[in-house]
Amino acid sequence: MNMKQPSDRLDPRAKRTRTLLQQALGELLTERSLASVTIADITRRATVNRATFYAHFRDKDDLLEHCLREKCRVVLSTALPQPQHQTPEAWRRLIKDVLDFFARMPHQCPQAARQWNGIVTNAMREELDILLEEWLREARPARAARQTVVAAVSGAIVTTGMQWLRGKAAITTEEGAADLTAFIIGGMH
Amino acid sequence: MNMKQPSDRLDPRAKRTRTLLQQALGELLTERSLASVTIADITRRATVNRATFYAHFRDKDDLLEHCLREKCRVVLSTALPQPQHQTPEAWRRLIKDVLDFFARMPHQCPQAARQWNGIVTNAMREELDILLEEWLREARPARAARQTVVAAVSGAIVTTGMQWLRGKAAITTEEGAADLTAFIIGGMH
DNA sequence: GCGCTTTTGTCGCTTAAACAACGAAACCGC
DNA sequence: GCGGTTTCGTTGTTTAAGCGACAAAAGCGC
Repeated sequence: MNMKQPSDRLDPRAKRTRTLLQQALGELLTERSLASVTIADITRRATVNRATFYAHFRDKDDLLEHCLREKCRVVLSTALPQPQHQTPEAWRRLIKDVLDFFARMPHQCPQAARQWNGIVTNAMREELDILLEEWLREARPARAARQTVVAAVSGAIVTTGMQWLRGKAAITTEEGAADLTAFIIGGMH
Repeated sequence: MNMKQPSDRLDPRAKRTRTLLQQALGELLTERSLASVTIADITRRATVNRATFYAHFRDKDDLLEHCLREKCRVVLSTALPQPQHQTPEAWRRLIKDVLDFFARMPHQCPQAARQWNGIVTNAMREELDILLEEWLREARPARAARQTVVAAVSGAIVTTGMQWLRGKAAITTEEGAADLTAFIIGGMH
């Protein structure tokens, strides 16, 4: 656990090891439950020594969190390849991609446990916070006010998205994104 | 270049880098010619340091040879999962798989150069030699006589197979395998 | 030919990963 | 509860891979 610094400019070996471990956990979760997966299972699949695991992650949950946030980050950076102006269309696109991510999640992790939804939405919310904080910087220069908006928006999105996570959504992600975008921009008047 | 020993019981890191380098070259050969691929290209694709390359392979050709022989070994061990008795059917199966390998090769390496066919068939012939030497051990206890047979058979197979490598075969690999099996077992009477 | 660039091998030095071994915790059936 | 087994987390030592730098060779326009 050196926990050095930004995962950028990191020794290629270390980067590869982290990737291998994340991929291994991802694969295993498509096959069986998180609880039934041991550290040894993960390292075996990743062709990495078990001791090496602890040089990068505190425990299984730590790895899981990094896994999820990584996936979220990919989705978000795909939705908004570069920082851009906040048009309704940009919002809709962002939200749609997040909802789709939630909708796809159950297939990737069929054996998800009870706490699962909270873990996933939390990962997404934290990544959304980072993105929105950056995104709203010039639109809302005042930090205090911005933080409130950021929290409200990210909360609205992930909470809405949880319906698809649970598989209990009555509408399509397309429709959900449209509705939610309207709300975020116009409020509920 | 430690060139230690059997690629078995080798440090997992070393095994992984060798695999990565082989995969990288394999990928690159589907895209462009061998000559146009630099060591740096290979190591970049494999996420391995360039200096590390030389710890495992003498040069590009050395890596290529290992690549090909590895592929051949896989094919042969699939054709004959375990050492077994030499029935006509076993021969046919073995030959068929070798011919298919040659037939598939052009698609995997579209940019193959002139010397290419020789390199490929040679790799296959050397691996066939090893396999047959083992396979015929009890059938032909005399080493000198066995070596002649081994050389003749492996030569017959790869030379026949070269037709498919060149894409100039007039018959199917199925038919070729049947014909060649008959010849090897019965001679041309 | 002659510079200029790219690629090739090689060499110390540094560091991440492998490995074996260990005690402690957790998980069982009984 | 109590042995036996599995998994966890850590440690010290060894080794493969990263890195920068280097001279030599190869490729190439002129």
